[in-house]
Amino acid sequence: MNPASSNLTNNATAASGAVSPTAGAPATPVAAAASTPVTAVASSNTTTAMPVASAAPTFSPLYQQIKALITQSLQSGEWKPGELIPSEVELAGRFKVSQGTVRKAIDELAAENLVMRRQGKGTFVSTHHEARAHFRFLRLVPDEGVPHYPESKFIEVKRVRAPADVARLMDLKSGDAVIFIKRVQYFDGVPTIVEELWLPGLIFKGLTAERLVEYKGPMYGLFETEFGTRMIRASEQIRAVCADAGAAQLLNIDLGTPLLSSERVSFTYGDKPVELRRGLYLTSRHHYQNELS
Amino acid sequence: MNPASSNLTNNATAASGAVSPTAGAPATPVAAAASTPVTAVASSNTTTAMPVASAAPTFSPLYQQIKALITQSLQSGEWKPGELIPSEVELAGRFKVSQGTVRKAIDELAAENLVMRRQGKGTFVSTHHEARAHFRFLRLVPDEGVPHYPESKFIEVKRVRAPADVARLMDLKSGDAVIFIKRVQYFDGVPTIVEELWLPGLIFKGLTAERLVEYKGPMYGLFETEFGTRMIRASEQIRAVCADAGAAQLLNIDLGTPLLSSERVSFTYGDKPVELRRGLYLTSRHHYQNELS
DNA sequence: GAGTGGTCTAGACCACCCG
DNA sequence: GGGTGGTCTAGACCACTCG
Repeated sequence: MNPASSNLTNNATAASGAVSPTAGAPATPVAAAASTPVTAVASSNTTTAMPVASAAPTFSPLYQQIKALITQSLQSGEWKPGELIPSEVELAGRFKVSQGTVRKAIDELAAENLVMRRQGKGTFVSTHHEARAHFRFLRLVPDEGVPHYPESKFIEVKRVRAPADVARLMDLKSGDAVIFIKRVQYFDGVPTIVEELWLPGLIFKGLTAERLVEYKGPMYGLFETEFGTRMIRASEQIRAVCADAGAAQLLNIDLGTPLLSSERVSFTYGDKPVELRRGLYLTSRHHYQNELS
Repeated sequence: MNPASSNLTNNATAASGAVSPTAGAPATPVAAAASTPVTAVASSNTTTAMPVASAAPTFSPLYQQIKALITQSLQSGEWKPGELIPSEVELAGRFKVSQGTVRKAIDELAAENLVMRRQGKGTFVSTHHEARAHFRFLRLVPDEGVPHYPESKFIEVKRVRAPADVARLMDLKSGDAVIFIKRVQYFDGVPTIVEELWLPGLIFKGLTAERLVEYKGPMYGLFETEFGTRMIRASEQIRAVCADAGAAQLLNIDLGTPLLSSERVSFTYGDKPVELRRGLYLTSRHHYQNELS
C-alpha cells in the first residue's frame, strides 16, 4: 500500500480552507492523489465551523507528520539498517509534499542519529556496524592512547525470570522471561569492565552463548542484525561504589577498590526499553568521558 | 561600522559568475550595498580562471559565514545575555542575504544553546539566569524527588599561581595568576559535593569571597553577569575514587567511602578554556544522570 | 494590527558520487 | 551525465505576543 494514502493533515490548509481557498498559498498538498481524504483538523481558535471528522486527532506540522511516517517505515523494517532510503525527491512525491518539507523531516531524523546523509549518495539508515557508531554508547576511554574497543569474555548466559526491579525498569511484568548475560571486558588484556545485561526473552529468543562468542564487535550490532532490534538512545545513572568479592575477583583487584557503577536502560523505536545493563568500570587507567553542551 | 560591509563570499555566485551570470540564480546577494567588494573564492575544481584576491581565504556556506558574524557579535557583547537580538528580517537586510539563510544560521546557534528562539517575541541571547539553564551543567540529581539546586558554603577563596597541571588544562602558563575556590554544596542540608575551582586571574580579577557568598544561584550566572564570561560547553572526565581525610571530613563520611570524581574544563566562545573544576560527589542518595543519544 | 519566529512551497544552482 | 544531498532565494501564510 502506498504511504501517500495516509491521513496527513496540513493544518494551514485546514484553517484557511474553511474560510475561503484564497489565492496565496499553494495549499492542499496532500489530498490530491491520496485514496483516503484529508482529515481536516481545527488547529486553534482561528476561525469557526470546521468539518471535524475525528474526535481528538493529531495536530502537528506537516514535516513532523512526514517524520513520523518515515520513522514508521524504519521501525517496520521497510528500510533496514545500512540500506539506502528513497531520495528526498521521491519521498516528496510519495507524500505529496515539497522536497523542503521532506528535507526538514530528514534533518531531524539525522540529528537523532536514526539516519545518515551522505552528499552525492543518498540517505542511509543508521547502523551499529560502523566505526563511527561504536563509541556512541561506549564512554569509557583510556587516559592515554586512542580509544578502542575492548574484548569480551562471557561468564554466563541464561534464561531466567525477571526480578521485580529489572522488570520495572524494562517495562515488563515481574517473572517474565528474560535473558541474563554476564561478561568481562578487557582493554589491552586488562580486565576493566564487568557487566550484567538483561534482555526481554520474547525479542531475543534464540540468543545463545555461542552466538555471542563468535560475534566480534559491539553487541548492539548483533542485536540489530540478528534480532532486528535497534538501540536508539539510552539513559544512564552513574555512581561510585566499592568492589565486592565477585567484581574484585573478575577484575583482579583488591576488595573495596572504588568502581564506577553504571545502570543503563536502552530504548528502541517508540521509547520502548529493550535492554538493562549494569556495569562496573575500573577507572584507574580509564575514565568516563562526557561532553556537556 | 555596519556589519554588511564584511567580506562575505557567496561561493555559488563566485563559481557561476566566472562562467556567465545566467538567468537562473538570484545571485550576488552580498556585494550590492556593501562598501567592500565581494571576495571571490575558487571553491574547487569546477571551472578555470578566477580572480583570486586573497591567498588561502575562508570557504564555507553563506549561512556559516552569517553564523560566524552573529557569533562575533555575541562574543563582543554587542548583544548581551538575556537581550533580544535583531529580527531575522533585519539581519537578512543587514547582511544582504535572504531571511532563510539567516534562519539557518540562527537554527544552528539555537541548537548549540547560544541563543533561544521564542515564537512571537524574537531571538534572545542565552543566559545562565534561567531555570532551564540551571541543570545543563549540573548532572547530579537525587535518587528520589525532583532535581533542585544545592546550597553552597565557601571554604576558601584565594589568588595563587597556577600549578603545572592546572595551567596545562586551562591553556595558561605555569605560574600565571589564577583564582582558587573551594566549596561544599548541600542538598537538603546534606553535604554532597566538595569542589575546587580554578579561574584565570586576568579574567576574574576582583572576584572575592564576599561576592560569591552574597550571590545566590549558579556560579555561571555570576561569571556571566559580573565578568562578561559566558560558559558555552564543557568536557568532563569521571572516575571513582575513595574519600581522603579532607573530603571525608567535609562531607561527614567515613574515610574510604567511594566518591565520584569529576574533572571538568569549561569553555567560552572560541573554545577558550576559562574554568577548571574538580569535584567529588557523594552518590549514596544521588546519581550522575546522563542521556546517551 | 503590527511584528516575530514557524511552516511550506517552488525553483535554481552547487558539490559530490558513480557508472 | 544523471542522480543525490546541500545551499540559497523569494514569497506566502500560520501561530504567537504585545500594545
